Amino acid sequence: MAYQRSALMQERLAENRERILRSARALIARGGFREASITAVAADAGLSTGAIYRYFPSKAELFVEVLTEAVRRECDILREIIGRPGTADQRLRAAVDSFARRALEGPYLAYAFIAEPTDPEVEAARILCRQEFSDVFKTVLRQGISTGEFPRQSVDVSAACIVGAFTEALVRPVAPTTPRSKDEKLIEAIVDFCARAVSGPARQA
Amino acid sequence: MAYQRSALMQERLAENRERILRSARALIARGGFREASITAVAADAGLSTGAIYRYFPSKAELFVEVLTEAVRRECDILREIIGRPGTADQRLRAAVDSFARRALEGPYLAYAFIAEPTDPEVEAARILCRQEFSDVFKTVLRQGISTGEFPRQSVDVSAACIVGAFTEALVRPVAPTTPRSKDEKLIEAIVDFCARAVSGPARQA
Amino acid sequence: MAYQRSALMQERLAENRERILRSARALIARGGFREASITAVAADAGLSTGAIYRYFPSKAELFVEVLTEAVRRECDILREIIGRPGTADQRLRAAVDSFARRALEGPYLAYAFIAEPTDPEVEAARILCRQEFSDVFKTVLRQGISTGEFPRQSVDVSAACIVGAFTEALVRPVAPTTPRSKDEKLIEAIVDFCARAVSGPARQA
Amino acid sequence: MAYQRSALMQERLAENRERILRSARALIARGGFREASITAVAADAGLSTGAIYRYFPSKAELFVEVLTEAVRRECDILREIIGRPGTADQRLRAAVDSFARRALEGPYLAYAFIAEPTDPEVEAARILCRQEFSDVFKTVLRQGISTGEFPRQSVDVSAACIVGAFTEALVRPVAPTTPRSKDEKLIEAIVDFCARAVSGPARQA
DNA sequence: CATGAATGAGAATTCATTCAT
DNA sequence: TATGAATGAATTCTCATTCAT
Repeated sequence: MAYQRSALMQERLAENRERILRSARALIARGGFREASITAVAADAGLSTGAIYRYFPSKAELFVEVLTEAVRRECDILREIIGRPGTADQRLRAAVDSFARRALEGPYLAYAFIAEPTDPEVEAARILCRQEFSDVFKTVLRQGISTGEFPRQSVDVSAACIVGAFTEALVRPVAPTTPRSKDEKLIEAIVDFCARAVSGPARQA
Repeated sequence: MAYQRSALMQERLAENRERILRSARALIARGGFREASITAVAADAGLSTGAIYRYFPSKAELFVEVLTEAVRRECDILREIIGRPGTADQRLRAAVDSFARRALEGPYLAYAFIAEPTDPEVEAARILCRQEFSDVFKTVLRQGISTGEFPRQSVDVSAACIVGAFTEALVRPVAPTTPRSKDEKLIEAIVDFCARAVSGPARQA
Repeated sequence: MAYQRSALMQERLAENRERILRSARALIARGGFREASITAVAADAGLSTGAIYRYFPSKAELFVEVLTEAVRRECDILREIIGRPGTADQRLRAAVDSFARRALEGPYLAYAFIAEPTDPEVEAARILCRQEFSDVFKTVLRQGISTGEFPRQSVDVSAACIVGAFTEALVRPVAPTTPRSKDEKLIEAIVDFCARAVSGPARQA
Repeated sequence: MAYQRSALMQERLAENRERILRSARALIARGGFREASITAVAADAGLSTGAIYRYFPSKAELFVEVLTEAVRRECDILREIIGRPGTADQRLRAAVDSFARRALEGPYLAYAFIAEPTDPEVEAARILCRQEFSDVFKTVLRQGISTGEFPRQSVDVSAACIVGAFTEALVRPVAPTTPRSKDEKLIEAIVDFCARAVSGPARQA
């Protein structure tokens, strides 16, 4: 019986933890880190502020987890796409397309990605996240270069540029009123940009 | 004598104003908008907090000026470069090169560009700044496309991607410890990336 | 047990709220709105400044409540007195007497009534309070006039004058050192003044 | 020549002093003591803030002078009226009428009279001013009582009540939109109120 | 003498975090 | 374990007063 209670409890705890993360994510998405006060997160999650501190040692660590979790999911998907068969170009396009598509549906993962956090600790995490993103693209870039499909280039820089390019392109111009029909054009344009950027002719000598 | 006093005073005032702007810029650069409290700016500028309000009506307006001033300077230079003779590719490369070079010297214009301000008023200004940057690149893109030098592409998206690409590439990996020698390679890689992105082959049908 | 805790807590909360109101009232009474800073109110109530904001959304709203609560109490009593049987003159006298008596015991309700608040929001509330006071007296004035007990007169003006007359008479001369024995004479004089003012002979033609 | 300069100077000084007082009075009248900051007074007077302190040792003393000067003028007029020949009733009526009329034209002397100053020093002066007003009315009251025209009453209290009555009646209901035509009725009602109050039948035994 | 830039104490308000219940 | 009231440091902004020019 003690076991049963423990099991139920553990489930509840996990549930609460998940709810807090979801609420934090939603609030950050809606209004940036600025709107995601502990009070707001607690209210949204249906818990007390004190309870938050039972699951997370500080606001900063909560936000770090929100960020890393979101990025981990994203990167898992991207890695899977990049691991498929096909040319490097095809796979890069598919990855950018997939990311852009999801970003447009919940446009603010990208936002949380760009938004400056209030806390240096979170800021550090954000940089790591961007690097993780970068790494995913580096993989396919290296493959493309080694097969001769892509010209020689700095994979570090190209990967960073790809991440920057599509976050920039996605976050700002996508006003809430942008009609759905234009999304396809936008995605296509971003995908093309990135594809050209890595597979275009090498530098003219 | 009254004239001299007035002249000296005016100089002092202009100097103070400039010092405040410089301090704000430096603090924003170092630690984002978060670190640039009025108290910190005042201390850094060697003035009292009250003095700040003699020069700027509010914190928000100070930051807006920091932002717009920095961007105006940058855009002026870029516009000049893009107005020079030469192929669109040459001019785009020159522009990106010039921006990247200055960004590496005072690496944090780009940061202020990315950092999320605490204040919606400043946020609005930042978006306008990004658009102004975008607009500069749109000009050369349109020219390149109309002469057939660049393939057909969405100038809006390409311009946004270019801005995103080099801010991303510049801001993060450039740790303070990065050796100077690597800078040239970095700049070259970014320039190449952007050049390929706009002049690479059109989408394969 | 949860119930008990909740009940105790609720009691505490109500107690704190009351303490804040009491402190604000006392400070306003002693030194006007000027002395009633949030810091002072908090200190007097034995709470932190932040705690005040858990009970009242702003300084203005706290002061508005102080004012309206005090006036409501006063008006309730006055209305009750005016609703009793008797001549209009008797009831007016009783009302003025009752108000004056309480004002002398806690002499500063009247003061809060005169003091100019720093905040337009509070100022608005004060005007409403004065009107509510006025309205109470208008009732008995109208009754007296309709029964022929009082001469024809502007009830609006007479009511305002009554309020002004006794606040003025009460607030100022009542230095903290005024001996108790003189209070009775003072009250009687004020009551007489007001009674004569409304029931004296009509204007001589 | 030194004399001439000195004379011119002295004139200028007196002129400036007067201008400062006028500006302060106007600002207090318009928006209460709250709006009458030193900066505002200086701007309105066409002088620097520093200059204010050459004429008045502090904001408080400036305001005290504004108050006492205004009250002195008013009291001079009232005393003149009360010194005229006629019954006490006639002279009291004339005095109240005269004051009310001027108050309605520049409605805010009365306001400055009620408004709570930010400064205890000014507050003290205001109390004295009210007493001076009171004293004027006491004169005529004593005369009326000694001739048997007015019933026995506390002249202290009656005088205070008169001052309170008409300031209250004048300040508040006089919204800026009140039509001029109603002013006559208002003045008449106030005059009647005060006249009845002092000349009505003595307390019923 | 006049100027007005500078000061700096103090005001209201916010919010992450703690801790008694 | 959960609650949410309380804390208190930090932030932006104001304004009477001073003093170098």
